[in-house]
Amino acid sequence: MSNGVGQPIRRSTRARSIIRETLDSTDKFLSAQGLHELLTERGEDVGLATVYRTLQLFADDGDVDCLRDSDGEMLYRKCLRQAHHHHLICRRCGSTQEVEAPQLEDWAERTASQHGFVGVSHTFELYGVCAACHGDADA
Amino acid sequence: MSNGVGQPIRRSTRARSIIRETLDSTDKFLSAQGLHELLTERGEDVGLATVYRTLQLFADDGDVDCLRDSDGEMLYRKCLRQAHHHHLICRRCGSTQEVEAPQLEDWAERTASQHGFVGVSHTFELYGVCAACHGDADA
DNA sequence: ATCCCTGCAAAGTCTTTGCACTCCC
DNA sequence: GGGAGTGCAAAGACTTTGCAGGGAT
Repeated sequence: MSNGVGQPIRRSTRARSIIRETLDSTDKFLSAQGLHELLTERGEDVGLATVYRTLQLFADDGDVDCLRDSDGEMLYRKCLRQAHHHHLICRRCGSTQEVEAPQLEDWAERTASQHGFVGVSHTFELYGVCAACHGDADA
Repeated sequence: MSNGVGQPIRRSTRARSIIRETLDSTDKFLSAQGLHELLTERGEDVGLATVYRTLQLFADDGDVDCLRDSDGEMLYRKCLRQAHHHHLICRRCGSTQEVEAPQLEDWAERTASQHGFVGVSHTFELYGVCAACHGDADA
């Protein structure tokens, strides 16, 4: 049977629990490779393929935000708010803040319309150095 | 000797001319692979590695804009204006428009500051379906 | 008992790099 | 002629996929 919402049933497994807990324990974006490394260091035995599959699964379920870093690597992070939002990411330590930008959304929609575009979507991420990082050793 | 601006000397070669001309002939973003395919179809014999190297070179010189598509592939396009700008890209045909968003830049800077971030930069691209595409066959 | 989930390893992309040859300056 | 530029193939990095065994329901 289904859960009635079209979302397939997910089994509760050790690997998924560990990955979820690890994501919940940080506010940083992690790559599949990075997360797998982290788990390995902690002695948790989870296959790399499983990490990839699980992260994709979580992303599909809307449980994690994902984006690509400048190297093209996919990064994942626990999702705090379901509503549409963007991120302010520290280049130094990787910590993040979720930010909303209603004006941005409006502007995007309006600009696209003016150019005759429909079905508009956008990507937007902010990068900088957080207070803790530039306060400590500055740059 | 150098050109006095720190930018290394670039030789004018067949491969570079062909790649530059091809980029100039379209307003779409092309991947290195895609561009190489295109050249091959046209009977132009340019190595894939050269395409990669040349595109990077052009990007370094600020002659082309580059961004990553959702698959993580790097895309390149001739750069019309040197000033900071963003793109409105058609998901259907790939054609693009350059757009400026002064308010966006302001908002980004302000928001980052409020959170104590410095050295702010951002990524922003708009995606949609252009008039020509949704006018023709719609969706 | 079923069949989803996992781990391993192989395979697939995109991209970079090493090396010898070529061609611009 | 010298050295940047090129082509080819090998290598690298990230990610996906096939398959058989294991575990959740």
